[in-house]
Amino acid sequence: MCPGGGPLAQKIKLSTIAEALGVSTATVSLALRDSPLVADGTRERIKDYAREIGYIYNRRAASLRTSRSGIVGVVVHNIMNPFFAEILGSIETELDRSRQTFILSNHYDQVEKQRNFIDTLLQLGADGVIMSPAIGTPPSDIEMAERNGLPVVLIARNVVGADVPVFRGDDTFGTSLATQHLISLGHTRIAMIGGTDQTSTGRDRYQGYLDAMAQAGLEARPEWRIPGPRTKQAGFDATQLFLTLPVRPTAVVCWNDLVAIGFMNGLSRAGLVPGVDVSVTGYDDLEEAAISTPALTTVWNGQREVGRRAAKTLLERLNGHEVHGGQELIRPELHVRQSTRAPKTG
Amino acid sequence: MCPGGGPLAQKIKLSTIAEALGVSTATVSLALRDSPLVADGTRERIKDYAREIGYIYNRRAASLRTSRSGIVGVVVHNIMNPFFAEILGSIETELDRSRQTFILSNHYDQVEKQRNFIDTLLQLGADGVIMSPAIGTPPSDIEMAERNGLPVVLIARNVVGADVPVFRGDDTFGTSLATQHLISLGHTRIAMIGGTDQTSTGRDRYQGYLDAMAQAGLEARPEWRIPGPRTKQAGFDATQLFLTLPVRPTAVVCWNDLVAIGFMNGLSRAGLVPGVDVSVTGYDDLEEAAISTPALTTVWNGQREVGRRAAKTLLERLNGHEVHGGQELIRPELHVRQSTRAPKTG
DNA sequence: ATAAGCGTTTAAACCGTTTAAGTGATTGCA
DNA sequence: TGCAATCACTTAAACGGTTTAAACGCTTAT
Repeated sequence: MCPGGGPLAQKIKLSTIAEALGVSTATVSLALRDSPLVADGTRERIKDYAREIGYIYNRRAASLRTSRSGIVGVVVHNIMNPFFAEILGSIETELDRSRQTFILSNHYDQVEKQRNFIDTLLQLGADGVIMSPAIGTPPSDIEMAERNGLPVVLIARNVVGADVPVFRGDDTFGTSLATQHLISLGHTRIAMIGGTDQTSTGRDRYQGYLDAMAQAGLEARPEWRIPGPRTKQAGFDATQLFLTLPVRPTAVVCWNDLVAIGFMNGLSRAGLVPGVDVSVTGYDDLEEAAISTPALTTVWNGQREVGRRAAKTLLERLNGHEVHGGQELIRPELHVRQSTRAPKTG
Repeated sequence: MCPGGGPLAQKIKLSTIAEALGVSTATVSLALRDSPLVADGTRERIKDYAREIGYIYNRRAASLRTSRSGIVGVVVHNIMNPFFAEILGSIETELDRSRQTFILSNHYDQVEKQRNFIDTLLQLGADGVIMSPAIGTPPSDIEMAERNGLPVVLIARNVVGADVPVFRGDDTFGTSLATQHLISLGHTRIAMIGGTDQTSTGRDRYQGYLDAMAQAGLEARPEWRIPGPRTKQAGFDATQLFLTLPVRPTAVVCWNDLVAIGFMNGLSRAGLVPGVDVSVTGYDDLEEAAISTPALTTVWNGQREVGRRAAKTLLERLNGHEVHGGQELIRPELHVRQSTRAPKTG
């Protein structure tokens, strides 16, 4: 095998075509981009020949002059999280439509890694970035990107003090929906599992739970709040702590579907029947929620909508449209399934 | 808010630094890259000043000259599949180490979409591509990339006739391991669920199952092969068909962990107990396998190893090393958990 | 006869970096 | 002293496109 992609006989460029056809490179450049400045016959001739010899457009060279690279960066906490995977799917669809390529990176909630990625984007001359900011992102990081000509749109989390568009679900409302649902079934002792108070999302979701409890005149004991990562493993692990609570809740509001599914697995492992012995709600309504056992009652978070809107807004900015900063909240909906029932009497 | 990233006062480039410090751009360029050709004092002065005014290296301009873009493409079937997500994780780690950025794309098994992506990579002057080829990829697509100076390394699937390195698990061996395990527990009626015969992986996994059955002198009835997509939903759906089989198998070899988990959910929904009424094996050993209920017996596929080796090999090619084509098989291992037991007697 | 207009094409500047070749000045060595 | 070697830097030509003012050949209006 040849090493490092041994190049072909001769790199084909605009001048290759120009010389072969006896025109200037300017004409070829204009023709390939369908400029009305070149005659129809000439354009045809040029395009046909370019296709025939397999000409490949060199975007680096072009972007050096035009300062539009056709690249958009996307940074999220972790793509392995299906929540982000679904957002990514809709971002991809939207960007494809405008022939933008996207570069992906995980920051694993490390501000430093996120900073490196933004730096890479600046070096590559990316046209913009969609990011779910890492915990602790200072507004200055975002201002720095903007100041260097890299428009930013945030998803999922807000950064206080950064004047850019933000798209996220209405988390407070969402968890209050789930909590109210459990209360209406007759539960009075309700726990909240997973998540942290270090993000706006974390605080908002906890607040929604507290609001609903308070509104119903129920006590929300501090020990019923079991914080933790947002993974199946974490939900699974939380079962241990949950089962040792002195006054055991009959229902649990989980941070997201992953935690909920992990937690239900943990309950099963301990010999309890999720949905019967303990009611459980999730958050996000991943595809998986509908086929878990029992099928998970959860809050639909509009993640595809978040991705779509974020991408659309970024594209508008790229096309020079004025866009206003500030949060846009997507209204969540409760999807009731089998994991929530009235508490066992006695 | 300002539109499309209104640029700052004046773009900072090498010449900005050069003029301010009274040296040539060449000196600045060399100094920033730690060339021994510039005096220590000068280098310090240049680097300090560059940092001070916030100079951003323009990779497009540099790569135009050097024809190394620092970009590597990665195409997979679908990143939402945790199997690929894990491979991606290890690829990311390896590429980061060499300061390469990667661009990601899903091809959803559409050859056309894959072709578009390769075209984009060529236009961007990517240094190479790691791909899990879409079903039906002709070898000419890969040759075309190579001919245009884009080295290719394949993962997960082979393309017959393409002389490039391939890293994948030994699928035939892997499914035969799972099947033999079930046989050794005493099962004689064993089904295989999920996957298709249109990929090399599909044929290999089925073959491993057939081999093990034949070797044990057991019959593998055609109706015990239930092909389908490789998702939880598909595994869940397959339960229907499985339960209507005239002679019902007591054990099932599933295409992958997702199918297995979906299938187990389907069994539970039908009132059967997975691992007791029907033994189930998965494939891939995703993180999730260990915490599912029951914990899933599965075949570890070395996906992190596949990603690591593929990235390493590509990097070697980029550094001009000769690399030989052909498949490299990672040897799978059986991880026995609770989803497999001896068949119920009677 | 001159000017203006029109559709098409082109020469040349430009984008920001890298690098081969070149320039003085200093030092080393016989 | 002469010659080469070394040092520290500069010059200028790439790299492969895009852009814009100018040129071109021709028709039509004044």
